Amino acid sequence: MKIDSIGNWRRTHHTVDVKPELDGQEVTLFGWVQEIRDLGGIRFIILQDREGTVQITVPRKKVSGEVLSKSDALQKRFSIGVKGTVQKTEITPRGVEVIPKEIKIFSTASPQLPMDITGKVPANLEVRLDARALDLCREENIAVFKIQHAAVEAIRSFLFEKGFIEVHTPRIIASATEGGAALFPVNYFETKAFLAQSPQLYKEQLVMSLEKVFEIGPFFRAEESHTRRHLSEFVSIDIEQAFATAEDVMQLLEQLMQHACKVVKEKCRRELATLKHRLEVPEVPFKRLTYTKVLEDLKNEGVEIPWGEDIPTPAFRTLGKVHPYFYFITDWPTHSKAFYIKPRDDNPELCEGFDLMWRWIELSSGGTRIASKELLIERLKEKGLNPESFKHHLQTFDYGMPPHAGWAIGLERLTMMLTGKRNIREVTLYPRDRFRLTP
RNA sequence: GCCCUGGUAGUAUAGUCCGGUCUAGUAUAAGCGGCUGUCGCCCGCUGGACCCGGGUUCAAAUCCCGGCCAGGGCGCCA
Repeated sequence: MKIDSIGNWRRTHHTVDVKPELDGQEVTLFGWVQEIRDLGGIRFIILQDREGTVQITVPRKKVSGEVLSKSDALQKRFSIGVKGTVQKTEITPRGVEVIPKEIKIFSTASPQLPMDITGKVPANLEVRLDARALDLCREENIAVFKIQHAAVEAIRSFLFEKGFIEVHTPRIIASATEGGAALFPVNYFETKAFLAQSPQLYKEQLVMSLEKVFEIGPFFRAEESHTRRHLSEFVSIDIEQAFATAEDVMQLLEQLMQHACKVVKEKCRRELATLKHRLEVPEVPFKRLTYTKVLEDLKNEGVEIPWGEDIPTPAFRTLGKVHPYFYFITDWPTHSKAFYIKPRDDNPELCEGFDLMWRWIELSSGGTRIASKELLIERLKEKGLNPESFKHHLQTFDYGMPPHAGWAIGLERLTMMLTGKRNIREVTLYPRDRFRLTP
């Protein structure tokens, strides 16, 4: 097979921009062969690019021998270029097709692909993830990641607008003593280091200089989790704000969620249609349920949980049926939250931490942080952690730590909500979990 | 880590309960041939599979045991 070079060809249009109004005009299209329907005297080639598809029609007797022999050689997933004339027609659903004058074949593909990319025979997630690069060529997956992109863009611009500065904190950290989630160890020259599980302590330190910061980046959790909402490597959207309380950042969060849903709904109509997903733009303010109220709601549903205990997953599923969209859970027992969450002044048994739930899934959690060094040391000890291990963090409290609050959103979980996907690995390009490290 | 369910051509499935015409069916994909308006094109032909190991039995895709892998659930998740 002779492989063509791109030469001086440059794309003039994406497939979706080939419209009946261009009738008679010459276009240069780049993309991949999605499907070929050969009727003998006429051949239809569906050309796909990231924006969609268009039909290339090859009438055997009306094209050059060169075009005919090129189109004879085509197979699914060949990367090609087509220079041709747009033809308005009533026969195709899109009302338009392209008659090729010249075809370039840039690369071939194996004839037997590991899965059906046209959607006639669906493949299992395992098969799809094993051939993820090919799986990602499917329109449905392109839609998922375009939606994620639109959401991230909306979130960034929203936070910029609100005066947040984008920062980048270390992924490689020295200490494994934060407690809670397990860390992945890495070799760091002659010593041992760990992959960061969160930017928490760094973003708190940054509020004493940059005041309002956010970070979007990957973090790592070495948990044994085997569920459809956990990953070993996930993307966190973190903010931290000086001179603010939990209520302030909850308001920011609910506005942000509303904004992101609105932008995705407007900008990604086609993608949502591809996914057959109806996205509702939520009203603000979101419901605010206290932990105690949640226990009451659960009791009404026949699920009894003693005050102070963690809420198990099946109870969250029940709760998600009672409150089927966004809601906050506030006023958690202090002992159930991280050491840096501020206990309430009027009742230290409760804290100013909150979770943002979507149905039964925790989308985000945050709270007012402790700004007093003494209290923080006390809370570390109560959690069974050694303040000595936190000395670098604790010393920053000697330099004027302001009152502050913040939260973190799991990007993949947000994407699940936006796309209607039920498994987090569907909305992750190359998921890493307890049992998968490749591709 | 625990529990449940499953593992059959490239892909998706039927068959497994109740062992025997299963020489393992179907769809789709692939290969070959035919077809000038397809859009899940159509028609004909061809090749292609019982996760691995052990056991029971005259006989195992089917029953039993072990392993590996997957899906779901639980737990873990500052």
